[in-house]
Amino acid sequence: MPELPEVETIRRDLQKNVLNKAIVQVKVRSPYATRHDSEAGFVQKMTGLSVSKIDRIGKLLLFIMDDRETVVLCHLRMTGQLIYRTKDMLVGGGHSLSKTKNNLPHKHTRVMFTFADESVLFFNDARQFGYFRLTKKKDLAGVYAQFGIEPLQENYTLENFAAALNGRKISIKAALLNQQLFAGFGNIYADEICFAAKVLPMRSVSSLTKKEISALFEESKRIIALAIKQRGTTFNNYVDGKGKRGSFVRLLHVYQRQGKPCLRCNGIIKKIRVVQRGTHFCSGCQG
DNA sequence: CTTTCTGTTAGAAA
DNA sequence: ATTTCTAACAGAAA
Repeated sequence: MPELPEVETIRRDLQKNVLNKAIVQVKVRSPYATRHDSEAGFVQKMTGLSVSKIDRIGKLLLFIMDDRETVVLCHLRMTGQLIYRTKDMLVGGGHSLSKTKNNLPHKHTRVMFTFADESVLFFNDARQFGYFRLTKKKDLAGVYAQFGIEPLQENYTLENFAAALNGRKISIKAALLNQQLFAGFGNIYADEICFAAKVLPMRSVSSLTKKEISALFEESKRIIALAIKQRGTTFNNYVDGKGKRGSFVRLLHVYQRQGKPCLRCNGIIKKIRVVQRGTHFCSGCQG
């Protein structure tokens, strides 16, 4: 579900709310959520610490803890959510909304972190692909090294963008989705970037002209920045750190618009399968 | 009812 | 070495 703009929105929300608050209780309701570590080890390590900083690379969140060594990685995969609730927003907290369907925890709440002020960070995940994983500060360089360049960082230049594509025999869609080449694009933004750049997603990267590569680079920056401004795209599941939906869905041009008229040329948006993923495009104005 | 689809990606297979 | 396919899971849609 969440791609770079959604994960970045969550990061900013949480960074405003959870920093420097001692974790007084950790509840792992679905041990699969911490599958890389033992449940007891995870709970023991986290209890008593607080978050000093929240970082992000691609779609991966990194919670830098206030001790000498601990970092907690969190990947939301398809349906993961991180929602922060202050005490007064919790059931029984007396808040007027506490009886709505937004009540937490619920069936899909996998992990809960309770802070000293009785606020709680909930990790919800229907499909359970997402996870928390303990790692160490000294291993962070290795974590970052697994990811390619990403928009909004200073090394995201046309030169580096072109270099990442150079010599590959894959489609531009496959390249955009490859996190080792580019960090943070997922299925929605890959399709939207190709549309904006007027490039068909199934085109081999070796066939792209310099002009097309430049357009893909520029549109990727523009769209990711705009999507962050809109606080992400919500189709089904995604919500920000406060449980609110993102509004970029209103600005989508191709994703999930199959059968509808193209907003640029009035052709019909098509949907096919490219690298095993549903892929949307307009054959009228994408070449 | 069954089948297919879904915003991800690690790891196996080719 | 690279690229493609499958599996992990749950629920909504067809």
